[in-house]
Formats: sequence, structure tokens, C-alpha cells
Amino acid sequence: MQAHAGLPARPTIFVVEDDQAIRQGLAGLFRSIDLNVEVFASAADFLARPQHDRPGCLVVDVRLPGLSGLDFQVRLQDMGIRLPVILMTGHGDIPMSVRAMKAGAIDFLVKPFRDQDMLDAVATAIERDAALRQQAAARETLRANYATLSAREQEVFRLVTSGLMNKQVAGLLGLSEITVKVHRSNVMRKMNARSLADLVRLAEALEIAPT
Amino acid sequence: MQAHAGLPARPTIFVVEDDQAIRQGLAGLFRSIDLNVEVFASAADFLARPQHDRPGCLVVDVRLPGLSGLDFQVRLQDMGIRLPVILMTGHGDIPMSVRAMKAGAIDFLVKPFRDQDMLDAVATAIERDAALRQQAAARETLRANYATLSAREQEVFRLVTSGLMNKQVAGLLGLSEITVKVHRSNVMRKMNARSLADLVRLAEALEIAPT
DNA sequence: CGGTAAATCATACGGAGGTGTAGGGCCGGC
DNA sequence: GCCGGCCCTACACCTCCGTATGATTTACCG
Repeated sequence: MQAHAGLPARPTIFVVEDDQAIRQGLAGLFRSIDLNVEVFASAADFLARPQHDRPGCLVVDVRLPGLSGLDFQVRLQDMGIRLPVILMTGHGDIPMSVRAMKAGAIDFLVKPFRDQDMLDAVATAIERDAALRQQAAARETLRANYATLSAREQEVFRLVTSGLMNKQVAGLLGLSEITVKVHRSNVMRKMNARSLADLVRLAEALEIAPT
Repeated sequence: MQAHAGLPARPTIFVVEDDQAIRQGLAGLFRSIDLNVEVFASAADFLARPQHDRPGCLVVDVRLPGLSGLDFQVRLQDMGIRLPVILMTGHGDIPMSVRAMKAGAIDFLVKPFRDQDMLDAVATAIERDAALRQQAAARETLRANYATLSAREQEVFRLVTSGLMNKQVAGLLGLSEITVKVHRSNVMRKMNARSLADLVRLAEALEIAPT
């Protein structure tokens, strides 16, 4: 299931920049501190790339041929790509930077920037990405377990974690108490919960609303 | 306890700006849409004011006599004043705006700005403030209940919501099971929990770490 | 058509939780 | 010094939970 907990694949920096000199410069900078790098000349090139779920972050020029860096940010959100974004520009203004930050950018750097500023931003981005991935992985495991529950079991799950007694659940669902016990037992087993407290915490993590 | 749930006091806009003309202009703008306004010529003037816990938001010039707008932002954090901040400036640059946004500013407006842009920012700020206040109020009620628990009861609270059985709690604390039951019953009563599920959710909201 | 899984219900037993009653020791405030 | 709050314990009683055993019906799949 998980390959190396705590030691995920080395993160990759995806550089999207149309100026070849800057592109190569950034690639060299990142490789010098032992990071994977992939470069793209436009947003479309990046989006055409298969598999966007590798750990890392994006370093994107605002002024790009085709989709601009800011529109690219929105597009990534819509596509469910949650990679942190660092924007950079040679000719930006304040409203542009504010819009980028509101949209969740990690940083917005003005060219020419110091290498160290970019590396700091990348370090922050990679940290955030790792944290997001860890959360997502935990949620995914939970969702997978939840998916193995039958419809009835899911109902019982919801009602039991709302604090209802077995007999109350039985009444609401038109079942006998003994049947509820069977479902409840199955829920505990399938969700790997060893106590009701565990189960309630799982329900919270799954955002299953109590009654 | 709560005065008018859902209808809190009308929010106040705290304007911190050294230019008197702009200050008056903003005050008029906000009053025209039925908002309370208080004006200050410097950060120190605002901080000298008693009682910072009224609902609303701050509209602050970056270049101020004494403490700058950005340092003011940091100072507010340190002092535990969680009012949303909108910054404005006549002579700003991108790094300044990025720093402000990273520090949590709602917006960063360049003078001269359109009235509508300021009103939009203020509307967003007031919304966020209201949401934060609602969370804080709920947490405060919980904390108040939690404070009425004796030391023993707090321990039992933690262990029980970790999923331990009464006898396990008794073993860990060197008590008899019957005593744990007494404490547990007191915890349920004092925390207004009607089921173990409730209690676990309260423990989560209070960030009481399970064992 | 036979196998399998899900859902349902029943009986029964032991363990766990919840409550009420009762009592004793300790400490700090009035 | 007395009272109240907190902490601890015990016994009794009832309810609730968990599980095992056994069984029936329905539905789907190869």
C-alpha cells in the first residue's frame, strides 16, 4: 500500500517559463540542491503531460504564451491539481500579485530575484505539498474502507456515531436491535475501529454529519 | 449568555490612516453603507484604544507615522487581536504586497482605488470576522465547561474519549472502576454531553489528544 | 441452477456502562 | 469548628453492548 512512509519520492519542481535562458537557469539551480526538475515552455505543455500527481511544486512565469500564469492557477484548481504554485514575473504590478496570493500562491517573485528567495519559496511549497499529500493519503485510506460498507452499514455508521443507542437506530431504520448489532459489528471491523471513540473520530474525518 | 445569536452588533470599520482627507473620505464611504466607523491617525492610537474585541475589520495605510502597516499586522497577531486587516498604500511594491498577503491580509489596495474595490474587501473581511467569532464563541463555551472539571475528571475525560474502557482507565490511574464511573458521569453532566459520541466530538473540538 | 453475499431476525450469555444510595478522608473558606 | 467540595470506594440494580450460534429470504453472478 504505502511504499516508504516518511520517505516519499524525491519531489519534482515543474518549471513553466517561455524564456529558455531563465528556464535552464532555474533547472540548474534546483538540480544543484538535488531536486528533480522538469521544464515546460507553456502552460499547455504542462497540462498535456500525463500524470500530474507526483509530489513537488510548480514554478510558473506570469506572462506565458497562451494561458497566463494567473489563469493557469485557476485552471489547475478546476482540474483538481493541488500542486503548490510559485509565480514569478518581470513586469508585474501589485493587483496582479494580490490576485495570485488570494488564489493561494505560495509566493510571487519579481525578476530578477535572488536564488535564495526562490529556494526558500520552493522549500515552503514542498513542505506544504508534503503535508497536503499526507492528509490526502490518510483520507483516501478511510474512504476506501468506507466504500466497503454496504448501504445499511453506512446508515448504521452514521446513526451510531451520532450517539444513538442500538434500539434507537433500530427504530429509525425499522429493524430489530439485533440486526443493528450485526451491522454495527461489521462497521467496526471494516473500518478498523477498536472502540466507539475511534469510530466517532473516523466519522469526523470522513465528514459524516451527525443527526 | 449570548445576546442575539445570528444578529451580532453592527460591525465597526477601524480606519488607521495619517492623511486626514483620506481618513474622512473613507469614514464617509463606510457610513454611507450603514457601517460604524472609528478613525485613527496612527497604529499607536488604535492600540491605545481600550477593548479590541468588537466585531469588524481594520483598514490600514501601509505608510504610517511610527509603526508601519506591515509591522502593525504582526503586532496585532502577537497581541491576539484577530481582526481582519485590509492594507492600502500610495507607494507600494510587489514584495510589500506579497508579505502582507502572506501575513493574512484580506486585500492590499493601491491608491487611488475604486470605492467599490474597498467595499468588496470590507465585505469579505466582515464575513471572515463573523465566521471567526462564531468559532471562537463556540470554543469559549466549551473551554468554560472544561474549566469546571476537576483534575481527575479531566484525566478521565481524556482517557475515556481515547476509547479506553472504565476498567482500563481505573488501572492507569490506580483507581477502582466504580470511581471512574463517578468521574465519567460528572464529566458527561458538566460538559453537557448526552452520549459518548458527543463527548468524543467535544474532545476533538478542545484538541484533547487521545492516548 | 448452484454458489455467494447481503440483510434480516431469534435466543442466550457475559461483560460493560449508568445510576442511586451510602460512607469515609482531606482541605480550604466562612 | 463546621460546611462544602473533591476524591475515593462499595453494593445493588438495570440497561446496554458484543458476540456466538443458527436460521431464512432475497438478489446477483457465473
